[in-house]
Amino acid sequence: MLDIKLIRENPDYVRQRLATRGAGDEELIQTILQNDERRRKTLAEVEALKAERNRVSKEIGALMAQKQTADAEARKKETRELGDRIAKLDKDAKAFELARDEVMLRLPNLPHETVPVGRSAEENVVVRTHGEKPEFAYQPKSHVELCENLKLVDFARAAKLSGSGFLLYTNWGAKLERTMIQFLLDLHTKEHGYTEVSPPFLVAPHCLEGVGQFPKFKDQYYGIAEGDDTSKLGHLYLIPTAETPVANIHREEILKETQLPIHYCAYTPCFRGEAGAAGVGTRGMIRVHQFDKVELIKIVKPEEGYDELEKMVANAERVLQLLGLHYRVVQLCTGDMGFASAKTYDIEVWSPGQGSYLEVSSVSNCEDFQARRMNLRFKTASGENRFPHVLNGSGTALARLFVALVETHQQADGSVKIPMPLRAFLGTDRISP
RNA sequence: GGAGAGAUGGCAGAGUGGUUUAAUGCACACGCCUGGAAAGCGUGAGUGGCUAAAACCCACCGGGGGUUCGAAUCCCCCUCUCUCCGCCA
Repeated sequence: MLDIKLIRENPDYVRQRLATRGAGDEELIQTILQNDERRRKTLAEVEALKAERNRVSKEIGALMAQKQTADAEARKKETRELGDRIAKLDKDAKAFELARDEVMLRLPNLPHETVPVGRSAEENVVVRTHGEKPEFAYQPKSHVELCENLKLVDFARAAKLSGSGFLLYTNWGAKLERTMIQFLLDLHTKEHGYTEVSPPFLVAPHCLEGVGQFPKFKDQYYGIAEGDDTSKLGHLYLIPTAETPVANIHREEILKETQLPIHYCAYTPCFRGEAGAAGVGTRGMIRVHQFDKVELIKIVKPEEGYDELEKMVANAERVLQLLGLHYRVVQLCTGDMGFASAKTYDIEVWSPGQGSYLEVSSVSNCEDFQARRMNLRFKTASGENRFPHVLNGSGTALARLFVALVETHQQADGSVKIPMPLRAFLGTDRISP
């Protein structure tokens, strides 16, 4: 959520920055300003009336105490309709506030100045690449073929269980998946200083609202009903990312400055409806309804937000470096960034089987956009309450990492060589047919 | 799922309709006292809004609604916590 004061005092600036996203949200500013103005006017009025009422009520109390009942009754009569006017104005003010906030919640974050302006992914900027595309003396196999040959994933039976877009890892595939989770958690906790947490996989809707997934993108997530009791639909949702529960851990708190920075790291499965996304490029493991991910979350002082962002990208890159994978880091342009983000880097790993790069990580600084929605603050040494920057980044998404791993390290004999850091965890240096 | 109890300021804990628009204690900050400290004494201190800032003022006693001139206090609904029972990994 943007700062209402910023919108109030500098609406043209906000319009301009929003326009760079190409979302067409600029007109909403007018609605916000209108309702905000009405609310403030009503509030001033009703507060004066309340002051009056408080004063008179106190007088009545004093009269009653002195047993001057007749006088008290007279004063009561006088003030009777004051309450009605207050009730009405209170209601109005609340309605204006609701109308204002409803629109506020649908406004995306303002892009940071350093973000290139552009309309779509085509205008993203490659910041750096690491390593070279691996070369093969033969046509490299796709992960689907490799997984089937090596019996790492049973696509057909997964569909039998849950429909398309789900995975059944088997034998070495299951072990490899588990191994990578542990490798990632160990890396980020032992070497990068993150604190491991394991959150619920179901969350209340206010958590989705807190990070900006609600209300605008409500149709993309799985809501849960208990048994056949559909009346409880909407009380809990399957998390689309660990960001949802973990970023909300300290919602509605006022942290001590000394508690910052907070660095969390969590493994969770992620559940995504991906409505309308089915069809293109969906074969295999690249776009699925459930995948594993290790997520990084930071809560930091605003002045440290962008340093922390760069560090977080480096932490995610380290994963791919250790696994011997070729990748590039892309800075998203204004038009391609997520709703809550002010600045985002994607990390894309090379997939020899697809002949293209796959997004395995997205690292964003959401500045205070989410903190406002969550009412998450910290108290400075001078006693001031401020909103911290909240960052999130994948460290990394697993299904696609799995794809890149088996495709990159496939051998001519059909086996897959296991990168060094995983061998001790997995207990083998090679998976063979 | 059933029965009961509860939710008050950082913590503890008073407060069942009006000088309580939150006592008191602990912890906290500052000052006095002291050679220094402890104790003692005094002052202050929560969150949001309003304001250029402040004062004043308004709101906030789990959340929402109601009764009343006036609600932490009475009534209704909801959420959460605790205890016991049932079921259960």
